[in-house]
Amino acid sequence: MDAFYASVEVKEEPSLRGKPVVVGGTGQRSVVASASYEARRFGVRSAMPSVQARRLCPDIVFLPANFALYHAYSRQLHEVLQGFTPLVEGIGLDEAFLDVTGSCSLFGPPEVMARSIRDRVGQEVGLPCAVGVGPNKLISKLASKAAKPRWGETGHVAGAGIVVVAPRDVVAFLWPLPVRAIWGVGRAGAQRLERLGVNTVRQLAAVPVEVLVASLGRASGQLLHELAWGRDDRPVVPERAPKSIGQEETYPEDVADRAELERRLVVMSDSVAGRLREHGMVARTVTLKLRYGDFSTLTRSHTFPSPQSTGPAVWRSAQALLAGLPLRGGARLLGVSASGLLPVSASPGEQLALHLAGTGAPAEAVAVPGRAPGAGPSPVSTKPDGRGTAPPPLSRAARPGAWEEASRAMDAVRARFGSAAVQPAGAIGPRSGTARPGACAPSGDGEPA
DNA sequence: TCTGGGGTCCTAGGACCC
DNA sequence: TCTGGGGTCCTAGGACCC
Repeated sequence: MDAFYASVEVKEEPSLRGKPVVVGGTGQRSVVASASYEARRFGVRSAMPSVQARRLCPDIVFLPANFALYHAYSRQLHEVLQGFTPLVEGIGLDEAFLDVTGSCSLFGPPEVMARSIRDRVGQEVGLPCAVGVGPNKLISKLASKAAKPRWGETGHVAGAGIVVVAPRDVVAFLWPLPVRAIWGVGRAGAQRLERLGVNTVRQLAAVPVEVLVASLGRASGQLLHELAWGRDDRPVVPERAPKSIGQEETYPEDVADRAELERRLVVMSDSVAGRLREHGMVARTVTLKLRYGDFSTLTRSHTFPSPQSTGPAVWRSAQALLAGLPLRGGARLLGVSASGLLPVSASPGEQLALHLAGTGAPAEAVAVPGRAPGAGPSPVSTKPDGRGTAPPPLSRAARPGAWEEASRAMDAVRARFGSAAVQPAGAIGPRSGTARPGACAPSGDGEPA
């Protein structure tokens, strides 16, 4: 899609048409998430600091991001695409690879299909897009980029909208491009290649693969060598399960108050755990991310003996990891993410192990998502965990499964009354009358409050 | 030009196991 | 206990994408 977020906003508010529009925050530390083509004329780009965008174009219209809306448009887009092939691999909200190898007998040759896709996206989603056709992912991606409109020296250049690269034309299409154009070659990679005297894909193709491997590592070196010759056998993989779910936030000013950061951690952990449960997943690992004022960034992670999906489990782990880090001048950014994700169904009763180990409570007292209550004892994990920073043990008095039950109750309340309807008590600050951060949250004394 | 937030993938070292 | 080789898992960091 072309300038997706900005295009959505313009479609929702037609009076913005033709104006330089930007989606993103306006704070000192905000960046541009999406810029309309009119804004790009001024040199405004996504990922650019918002203050800089404002400087380049004082009249620019700043809009806050409305991700719920973009998700809705994204779903509409995918519905259209699914009509052409089930092999749709989404990249972010606004791009997708389609393997149409098996669809040509139904919808005609690729260039005809590309036209139909573009027309139907225009009619049904109401937004402009660019379609690239090629024999593989690399080429189709680059073709779609070539099909996009741009602001050139002479003003607005309408994009072709559709670019088709036939197999016999691949090398002629690819070789004149700068290496930076290749998906996966960023700033660092381009710099390394430049040291090898490589600026264009043509030059890249001439470098022996061993040299690339020595400079860029095994995986990148080998892949890049293939890509330089237009060879790319990576398949289109639809519906990939998420591998991690996280949340992070950058503060307008560095936060040096540890209690405040702990409260932020409670909120973020609760949200991450909620999204885990939404996906029907449990997480093996929790990672804490801390960025200082000088932008240096640390991560610390902890792997559970058995996978978890409750806010308190995530919070307790993240808090322990934070406790092991110095705050120095304060945190610019704090984040929590859950990885090592498994579907709840794939972790049969394993969550029991943790509770049983601490309490000896009968297994039938435990209700774990995906496991029938009263299903009987499950194998207790005997896996020792001597590594990393272990979070404090579960509070002694907590009834096994109590937080799982509380989490399901919170999910139900939020589904009906909105996400703000229930909050972890630990997120409440001292001014609200709670003396101890996290008083009723996971560090609390047993039963969920 | 002081640099978001959501992710994915890769690398390297160390612990551990057989 | 003077020690090989293959494999897995965990942790930390970094590049990259939209």
